[in-house]
Amino acid sequence: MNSVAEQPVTAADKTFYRLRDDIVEGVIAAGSKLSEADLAARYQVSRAVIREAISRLESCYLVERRPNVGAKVVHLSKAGLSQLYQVRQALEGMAARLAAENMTAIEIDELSALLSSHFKTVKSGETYYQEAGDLDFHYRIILGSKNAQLIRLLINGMYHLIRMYRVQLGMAGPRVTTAFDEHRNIALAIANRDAELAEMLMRRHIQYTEHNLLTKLID
Amino acid sequence: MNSVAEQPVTAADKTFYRLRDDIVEGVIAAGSKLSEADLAARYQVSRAVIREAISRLESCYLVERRPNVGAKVVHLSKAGLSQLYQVRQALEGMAARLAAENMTAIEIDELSALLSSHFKTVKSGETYYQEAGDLDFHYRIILGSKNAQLIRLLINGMYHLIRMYRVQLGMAGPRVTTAFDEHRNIALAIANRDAELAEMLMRRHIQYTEHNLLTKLID
DNA sequence: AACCGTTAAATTGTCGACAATCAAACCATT
DNA sequence: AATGGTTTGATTGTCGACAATTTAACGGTT
Repeated sequence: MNSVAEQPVTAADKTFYRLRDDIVEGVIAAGSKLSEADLAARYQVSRAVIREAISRLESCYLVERRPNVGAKVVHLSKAGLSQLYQVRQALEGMAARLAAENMTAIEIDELSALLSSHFKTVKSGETYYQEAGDLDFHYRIILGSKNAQLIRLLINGMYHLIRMYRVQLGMAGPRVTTAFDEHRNIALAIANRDAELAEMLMRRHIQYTEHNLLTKLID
Repeated sequence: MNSVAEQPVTAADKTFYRLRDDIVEGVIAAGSKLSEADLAARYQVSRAVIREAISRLESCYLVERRPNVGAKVVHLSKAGLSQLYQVRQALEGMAARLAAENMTAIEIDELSALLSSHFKTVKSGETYYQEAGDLDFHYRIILGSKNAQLIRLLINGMYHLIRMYRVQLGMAGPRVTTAFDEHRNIALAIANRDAELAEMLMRRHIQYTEHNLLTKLID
């Protein structure tokens, strides 16, 4: 069902995914140190695969590493969130514009079908599917841009950190239903091949999300 | 002299830098396979540090890796260049805008001083310093944006691939002197704190560069 | 008591060997 | 001759041990 099915093949893969999820969901606290020995014991693998996993976590900005010292989970801050979302706004705005130009008619149909199915879950109030649904929506537009560089930057690079902020700061309140309307309008602009409007709406949508999250950060 | 002095501390660092330069400069051909055993022999280090280096090359998009198969140097193509420059235009355009807003007066002075020193070398016709100088100019503006996320994305992430295209396709001809004028106008806009103009000029500057490079790719 | 050099413990970096996996060569069958 | 399965060689993945480095504790000096 998910747009980006990633299937682990090697032990380092599996460990990377598990570690990543644990960091995103706060099982491993933000800012905490990652001891290679501890992790090797906890995940029942050798230090070599832990090192490989950490290396990949670093390349998606979830941990920071210093030579001969070790790796730390990133620290969540207001400044970090602002800068992250500033870049996200530019990149996903561009993705929406390109999606309006490059998505196939079939992909556009599937996008609106996705929104219809979301509409039901929104009314029923299932927060879990809301989270996953929002992700799926954004992923499809990013993939619809057909720009491999952009896709990698966002999906392999920035999105896990974005998710980390969202999951750990929570994303509830009246925001949810209004976000759904914003999604619908973006999808409509794409269906009309209105690239300029799609970009503008996407940028605003992300800006709203940012403001919503900023209120929950003291720092 | 260079804005981004990176000093290798560990053996994996050194190997990473050497490998990276060899790939960017075409000593290791684009599209060729990277054998861990061969590289370990050539650079006189163990396979572990080669693996670490390759892992880091992957995160700056210079090599592509497939589990249980191995790593290949990226293939240079017209489509790849277009997509890369499409993203570059958006990100560096944003960097120029933010630089106009956030650079200190001192940094702006240093930027124009840099241009003056470039002016001499341009007249003397030293191509090597032109290359390095262009890099330095762009780096200062990126750093001037003061957005850590943006800086990492560009300098640690995309710029080595950008350099690879430029170095391997060559960047000579009448382009050089006109590029200098474009740099000067961008610096002027920043000095005037004209963010909108700075972004626009930077985007155009990059677009010109792209067109210049595209003519040299058959693919 | 504060400061500085030394030492010791813990952590990361590096290595060589072994296990698992893949790609190509090979052979048999149709 | 083309196809499919098997085997073999080579390459990558994983492991545990050792070396190098950092950090913290310790002791001596001012």
